[in-house]
Amino acid sequence: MPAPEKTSLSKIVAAGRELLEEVGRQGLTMQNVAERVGVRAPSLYKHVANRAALLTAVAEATVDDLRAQAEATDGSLEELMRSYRRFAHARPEGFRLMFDASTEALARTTEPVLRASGRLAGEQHALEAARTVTAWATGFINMELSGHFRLGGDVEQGFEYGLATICRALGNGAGQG
Amino acid sequence: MPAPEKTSLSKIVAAGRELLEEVGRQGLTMQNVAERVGVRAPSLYKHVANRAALLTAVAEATVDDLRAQAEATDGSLEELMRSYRRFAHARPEGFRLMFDASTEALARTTEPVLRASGRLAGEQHALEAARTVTAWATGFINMELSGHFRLGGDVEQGFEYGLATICRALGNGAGQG
DNA sequence: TTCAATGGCTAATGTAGTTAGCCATCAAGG
DNA sequence: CCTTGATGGCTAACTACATTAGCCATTGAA
Repeated sequence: MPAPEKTSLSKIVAAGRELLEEVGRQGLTMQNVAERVGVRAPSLYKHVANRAALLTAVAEATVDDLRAQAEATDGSLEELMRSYRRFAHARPEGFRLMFDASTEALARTTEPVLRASGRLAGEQHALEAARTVTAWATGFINMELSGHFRLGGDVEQGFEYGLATICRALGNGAGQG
Repeated sequence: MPAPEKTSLSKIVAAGRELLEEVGRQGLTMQNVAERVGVRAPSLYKHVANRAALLTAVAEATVDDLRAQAEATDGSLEELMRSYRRFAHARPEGFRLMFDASTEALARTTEPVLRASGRLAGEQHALEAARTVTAWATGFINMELSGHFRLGGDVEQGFEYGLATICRALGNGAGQG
């Protein structure tokens, strides 16, 4: 390495993640990232192809965290979904970004859910069951984060209601009955 | 009216909606809209406060369409959700925009769902039930549109599986087991 | 026929992303 | 110890966009 680096890809991604939560996706500019890592904006391009690639890298790092957090649960569908929601509350902007900017990476998160779904709904329905809960939880959290849910009611309770409803239904040989 | 208008708010919004679907949200620039309505970009500001306001107007127009389409169904939860999905497939970009750029307006769409949910789950659970199906459908459609669901499986069938599962569960005095 | 509001236009500004091209640094080899 | 080549930083410049300032033609109404 010819000259000592003032920054690095991992520092850039870390700065991007911080900025994302602090000032939102549109505030995650190359200039802001550069300033945070102590470099001028054009220098970032020595480490990252462009802003889209940086967003993708941020999304992937976020997915990896999600995956790690999922693996720290007891593996039940309920706990996986609660963990998912906790994660989203801790990093709302990162959570949203995962769905736009990643795609491949998100697949890494599905395994624990697939396993839990198979256990609950039977292996032959594992995929459909996993999609059902995941879709519900993702939709619920997105609506929650976006400030829909303004008709009152207890959101915590709404989450538990939906979770119990769906898990119970999936455990009953759902879909046909 | 002093001079004949070359364009109007409604034409601008209509152009915005077309562009949104043709070239995506980031392609919906003031320049592109202006060109489509036969005017220069700065002239748009005589009709619309700024780009954000235009996006909001586009989102609201989309919500109104959604509402109209919902009212053309038989009012059952199943048909409402299928209609929702059909709508999203016809205008994927508009569908996504509704959740970011509108918020107030989206509330207008909830009424038919609330009614159907109350019928199915009982009035005291109408709100929670409505949130559960809506969250599921919204999450499902978003995942579908974003190209997740790459683990194979029939997506149509996945939708019907989830829909049947959830509606059945909601009809069984769900949530408590 | 005048006139004031309206809605268009050009020109200009500020911000971002991105590219071009230059230069200092330092590890490794002579 | 000196040279050298790759690396990574920098400044300057370009582009695309949103937005503002300020000008001008049109025209319904007085």
